[in-house]
Amino acid sequence: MREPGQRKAETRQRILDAAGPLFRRYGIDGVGVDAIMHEAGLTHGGFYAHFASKEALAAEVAVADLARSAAKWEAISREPDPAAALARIVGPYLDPAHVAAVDRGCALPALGAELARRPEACASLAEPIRTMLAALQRCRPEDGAPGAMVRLSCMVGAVLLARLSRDPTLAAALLEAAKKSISAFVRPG
Amino acid sequence: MREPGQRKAETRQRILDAAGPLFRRYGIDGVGVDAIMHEAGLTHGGFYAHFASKEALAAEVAVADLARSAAKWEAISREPDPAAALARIVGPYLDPAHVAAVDRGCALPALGAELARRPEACASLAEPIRTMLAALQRCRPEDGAPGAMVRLSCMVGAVLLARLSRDPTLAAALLEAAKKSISAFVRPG
DNA sequence: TGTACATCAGTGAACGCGCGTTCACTGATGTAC
DNA sequence: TGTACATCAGTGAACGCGCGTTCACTGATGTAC
Repeated sequence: MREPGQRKAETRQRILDAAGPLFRRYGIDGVGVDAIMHEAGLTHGGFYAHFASKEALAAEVAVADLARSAAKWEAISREPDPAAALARIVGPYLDPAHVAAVDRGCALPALGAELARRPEACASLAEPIRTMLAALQRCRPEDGAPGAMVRLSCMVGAVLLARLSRDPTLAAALLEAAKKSISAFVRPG
Repeated sequence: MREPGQRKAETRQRILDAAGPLFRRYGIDGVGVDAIMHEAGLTHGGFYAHFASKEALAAEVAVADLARSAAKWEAISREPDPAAALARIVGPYLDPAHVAAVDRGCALPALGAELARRPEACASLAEPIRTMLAALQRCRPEDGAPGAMVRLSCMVGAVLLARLSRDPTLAAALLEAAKKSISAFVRPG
C-alpha cells in the first residue's frame, strides 16, 4: 500500500531527473517546460502542480546535482589512500569523456555562468561547493584550503576551455596539463 | 569626405560594442535583438542589414572580445620583466572587481558554456585562446605550454566559482588561492 | 553653383512562432459506510 | 465485500507575451549634368 502523496513525490523526482541533463546540454534558457515534461513522460500542464516556476525548478536541479557530486566526492575522499582517492575524483573529471558528455557531467562548467545570473539558484550553491572543496582538501591536507580551491578552479576551468576549443588535441592537452598539475605537489604562496 | 560605406561600418561596430556587455551580463539567450539595437541607439529593424542572424552576431562578438583580450595579454607579455608582466595579467583577472563586473569582464567565464553549445561561435575561438596561452607561456617559459594551460584554466575556473558562490569571503579566498598558486612556481608532471 | 535623381542606411509595423503559465476537466485512487 | 463518494495527479486547450525575422517605406547622402 502506497502512502498518499508518494506517487506525486515520485513524479516530482522524475521531473527533476529529466531536467538536469536537458539543462546541462541545452542551457536553462534553451529548454522549455514542455520538453522537460515530455522527457519525464508527462504533459506540460502538470508541471505547476510540482514547482512554482521554471526558475524554481532550475534552482532545485542545480543544488541537487551539485549536492550529488559533492556527496560522491566526500565518500571517495574518505577512502584509505588519499592520493588514490584524489586520482579517483580528478581522473574522470579531467577526461575527454567528461568533456563530451555535457548532459551527464558536472554542473559547474556546464551551467556555472547561467546559474551565476540567477540569484534564486545561487543562494544554495555555496554549500555543496564547500563540501566539494572539503573533499578535495581531505585528499591532500598538506596544501590546505587554498590548495583545494586551486584544484577545483583548475578542474572547472580546464573542462570549460576544453569544450570551448573544439580542437581535440588542444582539449586533450588542457586536460592533461591540469591533471598533471593536480597530481603534483602544489603549495600556494 | 567620408568614404561610402564608412557610416555603415561604424554602425556595425556600434552594434558589436553594444552587444558584448549585454551578452556577458544577461547571457546570449537573455538579450533580444531589440535590446542590443536600442543600446546602440538604433531600432531593431536595421539589424539584418548588418548581420545575418543573432547567432552570427553572437559568434562575431565572442571572437572579437577574446581577440581583444588576447592582443592585450600579448602586448603585456612582451614587456621586459616577465614576472611583472604575468602579475599585470593575472592580478586584475583574479580580482573581486572582475568578478563583479561581468559585463566588462572576460568572455570565457561569462559566456564559456553558452558558447560551447554553439558550433558557429566555437569555430573561431580556438585561435584567440591559443594566443592567450602563448602570452601566459611567454611570461614564464620554464613551465612550458602545460604551465600556461594550467594557469588559464585556474583563472577561468576561479572567476566562475567566485561568481557562483555568492559568499564574498569564499569568493575572495578562491581568487587569492588561484593568484598565489600562479605566482608560485608550478611545474606539472 | 544649382537642380534632379539614384542610392541606401535606418525606421517601425507586421509576421509567425514558441515560450511560461493558467485552468476547466478527466479519470484513477483511496475512503466511508 | 460492495457501492457511492471525495480527492487529487495529470491532461490538453487556451492565454498573453516577447522573440527573431521580414519588408514596404522614409529621408538623408552623394552623384550627374
